[in-house]
Amino acid sequence: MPLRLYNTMTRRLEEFVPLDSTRVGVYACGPTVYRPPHIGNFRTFVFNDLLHRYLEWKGFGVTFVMNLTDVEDKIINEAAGMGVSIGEVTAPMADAFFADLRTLAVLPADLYPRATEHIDEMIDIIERLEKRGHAYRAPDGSVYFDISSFPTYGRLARIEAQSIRSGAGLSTRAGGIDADEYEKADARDFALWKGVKDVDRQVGAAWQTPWGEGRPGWHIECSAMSMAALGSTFDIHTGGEDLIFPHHEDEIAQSEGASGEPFVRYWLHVKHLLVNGEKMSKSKGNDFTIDQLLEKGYSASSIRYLIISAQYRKELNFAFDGLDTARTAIQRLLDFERRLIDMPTAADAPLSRLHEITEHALHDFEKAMDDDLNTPNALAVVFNFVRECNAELDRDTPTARAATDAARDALASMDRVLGILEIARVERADVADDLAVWADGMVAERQEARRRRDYAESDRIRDELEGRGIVVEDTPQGPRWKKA
RNA sequence: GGUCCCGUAGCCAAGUGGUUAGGCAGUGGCCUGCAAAGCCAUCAACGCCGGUUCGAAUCCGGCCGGGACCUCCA
Repeated sequence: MPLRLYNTMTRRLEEFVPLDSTRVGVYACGPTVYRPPHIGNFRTFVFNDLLHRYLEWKGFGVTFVMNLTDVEDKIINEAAGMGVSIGEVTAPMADAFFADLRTLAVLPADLYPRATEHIDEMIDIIERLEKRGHAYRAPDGSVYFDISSFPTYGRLARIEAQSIRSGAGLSTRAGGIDADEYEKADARDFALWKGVKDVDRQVGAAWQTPWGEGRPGWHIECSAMSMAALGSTFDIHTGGEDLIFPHHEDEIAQSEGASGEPFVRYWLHVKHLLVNGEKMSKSKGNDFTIDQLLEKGYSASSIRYLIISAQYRKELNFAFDGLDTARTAIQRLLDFERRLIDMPTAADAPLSRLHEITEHALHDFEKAMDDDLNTPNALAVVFNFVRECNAELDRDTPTARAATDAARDALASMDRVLGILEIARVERADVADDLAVWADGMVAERQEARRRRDYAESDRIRDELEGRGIVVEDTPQGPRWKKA
C-alpha cells in the first residue's frame, strides 16, 4: 500500500515515491537551543519521530537529519546578557533537548548538524549565489538574497512576492542587534549573511568570510546543512507551520538559487498545538516543558499519547485532563499485553480467530498510517484489535501459543511506530525493589486470607496495597499486582 | 487587507456522499466472595439557515463562532 503525504507545496495528498527507496532523505528543522524546549516543540519533534519510525516500518532505508540552531539573535542576546559565549548558552540547552527526546522515546536522528559547524558550507552557498546573480553585498558587510532574481519566490507559502508587506517590523524594534536593521536594496530581501556587530564578537558569534566578518542569516544554515547531508535534491523536509514563511520559502530560494536544482520534493508542516484551549505563549505561562509536566505527575507515555491522539495537521488541544485519559487508555494496552503473556496456551490447541484478527489489525493499521500518518485512526485500529482479541480470549481457553505470540508481535509491531508501550512498560515496571517485595508478601498473605474465607482481612490487605499505589487483580492464573 | 484551517455526542478525537470509528467518562448485565481486569449491551453526534442529490456530518452558498500564518515562535 502506498504512503500518502500532504505536501505543503501542492497543498494536496501525494503518493510518496522517494528518489531512492534504500535511502530516503529527511531533513527536520530542529530546535533553537536558547531555552528549554516546550510541549509545542515536541508536537513537531514527535511528529518527526512518527515519520521516521513509519518510513522504517514501511521498509524504507532512512537518513534522518535534524539540525540544531546554535547561533541566532536570541542566543546572542542571551549570551550577551549573561556575559558568556553563545556556546555556553547552547550547550546546556542542547543537552536538555536530547534528554527530552529520550524521555519521549524519539528515535535518534542519523545526524544532528549544528549551524556553527557548517559555516564553510554557508560561505560556499553564498558565493555561488553571488556568482549566479542572486545575492548582493551591503555596505555594512551583510549579504542579501535578491528576491527579484528568483521568479518562483513565494510558491511554497502561496504569496506574491510583490504583496509581502514591505518593511513590516523593520527598524521599529527596540534593542541594538535586530537582524533586519541592516541595509537592503529591497525590504523584502532577506539576509544570507549579517555584517558583524560588536556584540557578535563579544559572544563569539563572528566568522571571517571573503566579504568580511559576520554571522549567518537565519535561513542559510538549513540550506547548508540539509544539502551537505542529503544532496541538493532530497525527499522530505519538515517543520512547524510557522516555518513555511519565511524560513522554508527562503531556504528554497537560496538552495535552488545556488544549486540550480530542485530542492525538496515533499514539504511537511505540523500545526501548532493549543494548551488548555489557548494559544501557547511564554506570557501565558502555558509553554510547559517536559520536566514541568513530569513534575506535575504526568507520565512521558501520556504526553506522547496525547500528542499522537490528533492528526499532525489538525488542531490539538494539549489539556491536562487529556493526559489523565491517556494514562487510562495506556493501562488498557498494558493490561492486554500482559494478558497475552500470561495466557495459558497449548501447542495442540486449535488456531483461533486470533490469527485472522491480527492480520486484519496490521492491515488496517498500515492503511491508517498510509493516510498521511493518521494516528487517531491507527490508535482506533489498536483498540479494536485489543477488544476483539480480549473477546476471543474470554471464550477460548487455552489458545494456541502461535496465535498469542502473533498477537503480541502485532501489538509490538504497531508500537514500533507509535512508541507508546515501549515507554509505558518501563514506567509500570518502575517499582522500587522493597516495595515490590512488600507487595509480593502482602498479595500472598491476602491469598491465604481468601483461602480461609477471611474476606474482611483480604479486603483490608487490598486496601492497604492500594494505599501504596498497588492494584491487585485476581485472574484465573492467580492473583497479580500492578502499579496503578 | 492577503493566505488558510476548524466547529462531530459529557470530554478528547477519526470519518468527508449511503454500512458501529476509537479513547475517556456514564448506565445495565455477565464474570468475581466482593472487587479489579475483561466481555456484552446501552446512552449520546455531526454550529445555524438555505441549496444540490434518490440520499449530506460529508458537496455548494450564506450566516454565526473559534483559530493559524503574513520577517526569525515548532
